[in-house]
Amino acid sequence: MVDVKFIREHPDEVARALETRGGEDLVKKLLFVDSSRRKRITAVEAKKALRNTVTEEIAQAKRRGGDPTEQMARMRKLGDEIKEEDAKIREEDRQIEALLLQLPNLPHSSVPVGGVEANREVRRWGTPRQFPFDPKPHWEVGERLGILDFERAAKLAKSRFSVLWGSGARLERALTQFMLDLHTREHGYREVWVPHLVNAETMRWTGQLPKFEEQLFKTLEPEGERPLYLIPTAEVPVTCLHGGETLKEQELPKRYVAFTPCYRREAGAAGQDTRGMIRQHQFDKVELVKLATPATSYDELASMVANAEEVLRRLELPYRVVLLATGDMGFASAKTYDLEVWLPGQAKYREISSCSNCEAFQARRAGIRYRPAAGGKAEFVHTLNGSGLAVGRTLIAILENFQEADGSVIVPRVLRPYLDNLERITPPSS
RNA sequence: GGAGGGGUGGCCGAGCGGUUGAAGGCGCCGGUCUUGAAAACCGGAAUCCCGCAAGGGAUCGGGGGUUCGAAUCCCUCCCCCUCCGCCA
Repeated sequence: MVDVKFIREHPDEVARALETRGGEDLVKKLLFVDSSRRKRITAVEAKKALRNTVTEEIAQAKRRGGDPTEQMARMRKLGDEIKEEDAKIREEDRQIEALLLQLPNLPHSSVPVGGVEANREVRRWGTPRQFPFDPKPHWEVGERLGILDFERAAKLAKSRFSVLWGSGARLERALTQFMLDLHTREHGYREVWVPHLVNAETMRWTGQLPKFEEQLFKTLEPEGERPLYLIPTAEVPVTCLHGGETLKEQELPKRYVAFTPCYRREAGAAGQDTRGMIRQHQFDKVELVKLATPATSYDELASMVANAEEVLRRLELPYRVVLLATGDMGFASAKTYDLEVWLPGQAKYREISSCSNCEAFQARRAGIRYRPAAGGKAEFVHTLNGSGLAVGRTLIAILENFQEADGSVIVPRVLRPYLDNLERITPPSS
């Protein structure tokens, strides 16, 4: 959520910042309601001040045995007026809140302005391998190995789900373990295990609600019970762990890593990536989350990107880092770097991680503050999140990058200790 | 699921419907004393909102209501605890 006060004081700047993100028209409405609300507050508070004085007079008169009937009659009318005005203010509060919830975060000044075409490649690592044969897409590699099964997944659920058999399932688990170990042992993150179902308020805190409800799986609760939502990413519960808390500056930055499945409806993605495991309703992800002070949050973003990159480097998967343009960023983000892994089967770089600094956008919604070490009033923290990495897509990348002509797949060295030193996954002999 | 109990400041904990923004204790900050510290004593300290300011308003789990006036009464929602039942 963007600070209303900031919008009030810099309306043009805000409108300009949101040109490529949508929501410029909201700013005008917001300013209108905001100014009306403030006038109303000033007026009603004068009435409340009067009420407080007279009420005190009534109390004293009663104590002295006087007759405050006249004052009480006056106050009855005033009380009604106050109630009416308060109701209007509440309504305006609701309108402002609703408008603010619709408004995406303001991009950082270093972010290129424009749509996808304005994204900027920052660097590349690794060289895509030259294949002496036609590299197959992962679904062919996986099905031939008997480890990927989309048909049975569709039978159990529907399309965009998958079943992993044998070494495939183990590979998924090994990757998860490897990533968690790397981030906890070498990168200083604390592992945390969290609920996979959260309430609407938590979803609002990180910005999933109210705008993106159609992307979420929602439970059907009996009459009178509040529904829960399946998390689309661990970012949601992990970022909100400290919702409503005021932390000490000394405790910052907090660095958390969590493994969870992620559930997404992928509404509006019809026709995209329909084959294979690229875009699923359910996938595993190791997520990095940081809470930092504004002074350090961009350094923390840089190190988070580096931490995610390290996973790809150790797996020897070629990738590139892309700085997303204003129009391509997520709703809550002020600045985002995507990591894109090379997929030989598609001859393309595809997103495998997205690391964002949301600055105070989520912290303001969730009420996550810190008390500066020097004293003074509590400020909102900056929240960051990034995939470290999407496990399913990493598995895909391995299948495609390390496939051999005979249909087997070489297991990356760093994963072998997690797989009883398995060096190669081979197709069933028959 | 059934039956009870409870949510007050950083923490514990009082609180007849009217000087209660809120006793008391602990903790915290400053001072006196001390070589230094502890103890003792004195003092200080909440947050948000409106306003250029003076100042004002709001806040005792959330939201409504009753009343001239609500931490105190009523309704409702949320959360926590205890016992019983069920259960991986």
